[in-house]
Amino acid sequence: MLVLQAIRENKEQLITALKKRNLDAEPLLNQVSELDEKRRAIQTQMDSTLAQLNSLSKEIGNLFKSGKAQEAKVLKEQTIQIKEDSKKLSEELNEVVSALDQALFLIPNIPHELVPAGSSEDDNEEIMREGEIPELFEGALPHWELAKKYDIIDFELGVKITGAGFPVYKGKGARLQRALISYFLDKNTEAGYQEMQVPHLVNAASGFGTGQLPDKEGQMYHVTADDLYLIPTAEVPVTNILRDTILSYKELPVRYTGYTPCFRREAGSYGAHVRGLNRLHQFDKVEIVRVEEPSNSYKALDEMVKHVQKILRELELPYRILRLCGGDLGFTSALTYDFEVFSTAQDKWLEISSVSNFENYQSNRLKLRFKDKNGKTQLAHTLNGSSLALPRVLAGILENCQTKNGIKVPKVLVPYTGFEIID
RNA sequence: GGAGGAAUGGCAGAGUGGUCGAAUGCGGCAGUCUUGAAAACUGUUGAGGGUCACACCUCCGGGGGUUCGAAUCCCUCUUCCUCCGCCA
Repeated sequence: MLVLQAIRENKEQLITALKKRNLDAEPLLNQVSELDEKRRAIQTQMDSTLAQLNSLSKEIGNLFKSGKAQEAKVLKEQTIQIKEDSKKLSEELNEVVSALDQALFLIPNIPHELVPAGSSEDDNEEIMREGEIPELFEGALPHWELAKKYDIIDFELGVKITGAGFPVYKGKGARLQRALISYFLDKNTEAGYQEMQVPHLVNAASGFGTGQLPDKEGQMYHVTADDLYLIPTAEVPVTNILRDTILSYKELPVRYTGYTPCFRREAGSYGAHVRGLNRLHQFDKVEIVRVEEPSNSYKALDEMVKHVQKILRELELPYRILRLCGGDLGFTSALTYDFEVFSTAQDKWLEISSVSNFENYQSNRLKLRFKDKNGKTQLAHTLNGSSLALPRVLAGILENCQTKNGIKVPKVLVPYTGFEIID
């Protein structure tokens, strides 16, 4: 969530910046300012009430010690009213604080100046494109047909076991999937990201820390018996490793990578565009997370983008990079680059990575801070990105690498798969 | 699942009703010494709110209670440890 200090100091600029999200934030920010002032007023009152009580208690103690029980009794009576007052004030304070929090939760992150204006994905800005889109032969198939033809992914079997959106990967399909995971993790480790294996269920505090809660509760599977959530992305457990932490500037930057399955309810659209691997309830993803000093976070974002590019280049997949417009930008992000791979047989682009800088929006919730060189404690910046989301990479490989004789595995993956062709 | 024990600052560990935001040790930081480093010595060292700055307020796992006053007493939840049972 936004830092109160920033709202106090730059309200007008924030309102202007948030217009890029097509949001009129003025009423909300005004509400926050009001509640903030109210909170401070009540707090001040309560503090002085408690100060009175503290000094009275001290006096009473001294009187008892010097044997003046009678005088102490008089003072004791005075405390009754004070205690009543402070109780009332503390109730008021709680109300105001929770109203303030509620209001703050409704305000998304401030878009970075590079974020283009726009209302939907059509307004995203394509900043580069690389890789050859292959000419497919007559009779080339979309990936779900290929999956069936070579018996490497079974969607119906997943339906039997669980339901739609939970495919079963078989044989060389499973092996290719595992190869991709290993390959991604190796690339990330090489680039200095520490590999982490994290829980796939998280508590509410973690969901709250990275911003999935309270606003996006419906997107997660909720295990009510234990009040835990299946993770929608490794971002949640991996970033929460550092919740409530004060790092030294020497420990920055922190770079983590982790592979996890991801679970998304994705209630909403159905139809042709969710066919096959395009959209699933459970999928695998390798994630990279960074924690940075504020002054370095945009350089870090660029590094992450370059890193993902490098992987895609090695996989020889045609891709493009989009800078998300204000209307498509995630709630917690300040600047996001999406990577899309071209799905030749479907003749469309599929999102395979999203790399974002959250600045201090997450860290403010997470209480993820660091002590700078001057010994001052301040909020760190958090970033994350997919490197990469598996199903659509797999779809891209199947469709773009299909030949009449089978699917040619990208060269870099052969050491991981142990085979060169799926036939 | 059954029986006991515990939860205090970065870590270890004292503190059992007022003088405790908290001894002591380690670690961290700064300095003295040294060509430099180590050792030794000296100082400093939790977080949040609030203030121009002080004052002041809150926090000893979470929540509630007793009391003029709670790290300390009571209730409750959570977590961890030991033993037993079950089990990958």
